[in-house]
Amino acid sequence: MARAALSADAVVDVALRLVDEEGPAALTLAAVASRAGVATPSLYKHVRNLAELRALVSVRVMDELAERTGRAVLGRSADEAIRALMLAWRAYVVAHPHRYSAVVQAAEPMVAQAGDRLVAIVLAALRAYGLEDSDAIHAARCLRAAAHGFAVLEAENGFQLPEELDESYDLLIRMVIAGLRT
Amino acid sequence: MARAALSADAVVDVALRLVDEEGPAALTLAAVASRAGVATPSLYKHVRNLAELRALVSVRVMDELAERTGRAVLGRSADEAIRALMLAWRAYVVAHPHRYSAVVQAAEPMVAQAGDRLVAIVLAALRAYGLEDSDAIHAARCLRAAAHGFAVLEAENGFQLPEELDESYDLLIRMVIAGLRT
DNA sequence: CACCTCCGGCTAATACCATTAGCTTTCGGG
DNA sequence: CCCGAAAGCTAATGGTATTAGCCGGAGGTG
Repeated sequence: MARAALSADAVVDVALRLVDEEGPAALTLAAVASRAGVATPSLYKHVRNLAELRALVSVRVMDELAERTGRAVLGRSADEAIRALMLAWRAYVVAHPHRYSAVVQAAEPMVAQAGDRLVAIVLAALRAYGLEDSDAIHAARCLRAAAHGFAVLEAENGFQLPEELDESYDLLIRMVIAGLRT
Repeated sequence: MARAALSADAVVDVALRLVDEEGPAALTLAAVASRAGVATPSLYKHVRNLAELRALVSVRVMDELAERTGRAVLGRSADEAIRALMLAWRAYVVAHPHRYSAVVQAAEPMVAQAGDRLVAIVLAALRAYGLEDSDAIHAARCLRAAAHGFAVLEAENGFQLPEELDESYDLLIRMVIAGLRT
């Protein structure tokens, strides 16, 4: 091998820093190459094209999110686990709003698989409720939809009114928990 | 006035048809101009730039959604109103998935105002629960987050497993309603 | 030690897109 | 009948992704 300076992972690292600092719209091959100290076409040695880079970034973000929410659930069960999972979810979004906005639900199988890993965490957190197969999946979808919807709206400044977002999210958590007792 | 062939509204019409047929990524000034039978720079006589066109499209979509959900709520109250609102929300998304994906939560004030109009519908649907000012806003945010999160995931094929989405959404509705009794 | 291969960088070229400047046409009102 | 403004046009600029093809060095092989 020659000059192992860059790699697909390293390119994604650069892309993530770029997104964090300048927003998802700034994610361009030219900008990434510039930051990596390399000419634009060189990136094609590590990444198929811009669409794939976006997908790789999305996978990285979803895996980070899965890792944190998974860690938050450890050692807790039922309501406490759900609350911890949702709090960890939002904490990640608040810490990296641009990163979260950069996620694209592409048709790429790699992104779908990352989504599955995230759903697996949610399903694990729901285990204590003793839901049957299909019911567990429906519940996991609802939890994901609630957390994701709030996250998207907060990350993109969709909430206008000045009321405390912490309180709104606390209500959402209580709503989800109440709904799970059905 | 001369040659009133095109107008900002007409441009948005063309853009919406384009998005419906080819997806949000195809929304480009060149493509819109081509469909409108006009040269690309001519669009600037009706729209400030691509960002504004995206914002105008978003406003149109959010207003359509507000109109339909608002109509669904008419004559119903409490749980029935909530259920009707959420069903209308998803019905719109299923009917026009690309359109929904094209919505951008931009910083533009016009988009924020359209969001406010949508929130107003939600607040009206919640009136029967007799929530006090701030509580109503928190509840409206949660309902919006739940409906929007599910909509985004469904519109962008975020749900992989084969379970019936209708059932999942029905559970989400029941969760929201159960949560509102708190 | 010399050689050969392959990998990861490069430059050049192409095509598409947004945007601006400035010209032309066409209508509608005085 | 004329004139001004609105709405179209062409031309030009700059940024972007992407492809093709060249080049040099690192590492293994004789």
